[in-house]
Amino acid sequence: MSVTTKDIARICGISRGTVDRALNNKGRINTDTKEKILRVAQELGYKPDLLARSLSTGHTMTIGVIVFDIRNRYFAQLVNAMEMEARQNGFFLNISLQEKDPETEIELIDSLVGRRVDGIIMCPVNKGDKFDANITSQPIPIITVGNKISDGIPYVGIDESKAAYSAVEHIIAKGYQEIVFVCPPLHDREIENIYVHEERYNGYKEALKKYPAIKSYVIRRWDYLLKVEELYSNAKNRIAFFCSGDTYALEIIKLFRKKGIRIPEDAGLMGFDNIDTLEYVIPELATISVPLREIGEASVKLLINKINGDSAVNNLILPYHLIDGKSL
Amino acid sequence: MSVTTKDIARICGISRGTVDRALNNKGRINTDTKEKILRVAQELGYKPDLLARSLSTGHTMTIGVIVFDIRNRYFAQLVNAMEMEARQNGFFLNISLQEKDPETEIELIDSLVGRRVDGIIMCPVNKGDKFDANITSQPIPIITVGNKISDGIPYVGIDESKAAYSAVEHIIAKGYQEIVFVCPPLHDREIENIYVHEERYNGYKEALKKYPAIKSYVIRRWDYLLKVEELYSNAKNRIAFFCSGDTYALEIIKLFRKKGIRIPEDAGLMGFDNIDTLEYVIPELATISVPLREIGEASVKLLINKINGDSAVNNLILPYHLIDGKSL
DNA sequence: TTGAAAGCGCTAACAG
DNA sequence: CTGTTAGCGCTTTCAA
Repeated sequence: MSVTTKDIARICGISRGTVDRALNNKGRINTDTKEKILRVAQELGYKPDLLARSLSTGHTMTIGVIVFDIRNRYFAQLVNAMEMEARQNGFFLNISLQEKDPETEIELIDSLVGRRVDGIIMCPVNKGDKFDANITSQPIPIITVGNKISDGIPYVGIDESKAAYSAVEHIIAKGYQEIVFVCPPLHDREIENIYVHEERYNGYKEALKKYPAIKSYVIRRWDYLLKVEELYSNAKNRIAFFCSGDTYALEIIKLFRKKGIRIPEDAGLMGFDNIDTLEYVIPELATISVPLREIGEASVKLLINKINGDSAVNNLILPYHLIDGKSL
Repeated sequence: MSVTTKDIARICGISRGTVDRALNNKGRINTDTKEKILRVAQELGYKPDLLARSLSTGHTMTIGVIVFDIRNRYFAQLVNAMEMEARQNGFFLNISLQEKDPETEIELIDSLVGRRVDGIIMCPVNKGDKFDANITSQPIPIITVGNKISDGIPYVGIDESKAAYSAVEHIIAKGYQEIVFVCPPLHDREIENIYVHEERYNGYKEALKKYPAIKSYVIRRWDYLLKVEELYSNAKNRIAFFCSGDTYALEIIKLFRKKGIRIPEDAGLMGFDNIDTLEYVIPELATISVPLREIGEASVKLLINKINGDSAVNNLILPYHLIDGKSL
């Protein structure tokens, strides 16, 4: 097929070992032979077989990534940042999507490990002790992003709960007397890892404890729009909907637009994530800005450190910030 | 490190060859020994080293993908579809981003080939004979999507020029007397592969030939918003802006919103691509729907066929359709 | 400074 | 039905 070090060795009338030394500037080597080897390699259009090299050296310079899907803005931004950071460090990305299917996720991990990626960054959909043990027993470092598995497994993200807490305070400061927490993923809490959303929910609950006068309701269904409409109709006071993800808020904007409900005059709205779609949407959505680029970069850096065996750091909590917008 | 077929062989007191046959149901093998081998493999938690297998078999079951970036909705949707289709066929995706940098692109191709991917799908930023030769000389099949390199290299897409042609007719049918073609990429036509945009431009020009009474202007600058505003102010008749990508249209929507220019009352607007962001944007944008999912799937299928050596097909032109929207 | 040989883990061809 | 052997292309000792 293509040209190998063996060919070069044969043509130059020397051994493969020497060719290798020339090609990778290693060890002492005669300048003339080195030049000759490089010239021949050049002429023949030699390209190293990275697969064979990996088999021999034991590392592939590849990072495996497993996320839900990348049509999702959240992951598209995250993975884009990861790819750039990885490439700058000489690593490749092996991206695979589990589409929230637990079994696919397990298969993908095995598959990536089988391909000898040097480490994995994932947003897990599985959870629980058995899965925890699976991850821990893998021969390569694995770190999580978005959803957390357990304290033992490295995680990069923001303080979701605190962010949600501050969001609620912000809403209340705007004078709303009823707050609805829109969090469809809670519906799947038994079967899926929905760490982020649970944390956001915790922050929400925590904040409301401080304000017993505020009326509160939590939506945990995927047909949340029906409930949103109903709650809006029955509201006796100023009501705000706090969504545990911008995408839900976007759907509510569409709904309200259709129904002629004005934001924020008739109802307040707040999202979470600050996905880039918001840039083009009216009204400007109040939201929590999750630093996706920074999370992507930091997770790659952390993983590379772990791969090199020189990082004791486990959790990286980055700063978020609240965006006021015009929807409250 | 981890357990290999050699370990299994040793423990079962048989040869590696037999272990291999058991593990991959190949050739005739005694049922008892097979069971024993499988049991031991199971107990030891044997996972095949796919790298070694690839080195031996000569294929990696991996498809390399090179696109601009995946924050871009166009590519996010495209790549997402590719990943799903590939996985269903037992292939992995190796995604890398060139960020429109020609040199990075060349490096990425070499790198993917070096990693022995079985084939590549790319949206090229390079063009010209030299690049064409580079691609053709690679030892694996490469197909293009989005931008085309030459007729010799397989391409999957829509008839961009015809689509633009019909868009212009549609705009004219709505009674507009001035049309502005907003196509910033034309600015880079000398240095970059902007095939799609050139084709759209060709369709635009072709259509206008039929309507000599229509006043036309083409914007080829990245600070297009300035020019858009100027042309709008100077317009004597009903004017429409036809963008060669939805993202430009989205920016114009933002601009007009700020300036209080109403769409479509004061100016018409049409996009191209039908990216999913549009779903949440007001007004509903008239656009051309490019079947990204289908293109992604078809390109993967075509590539796999090429990898298996059984496809003579080169170009695949899929149907687009025009979306009327409320912006004209 | 260079050569020879062994090894990474798996597959495949050929004997037995 | 099973064992042996060679080989994929590169790296890495250890001698020379």
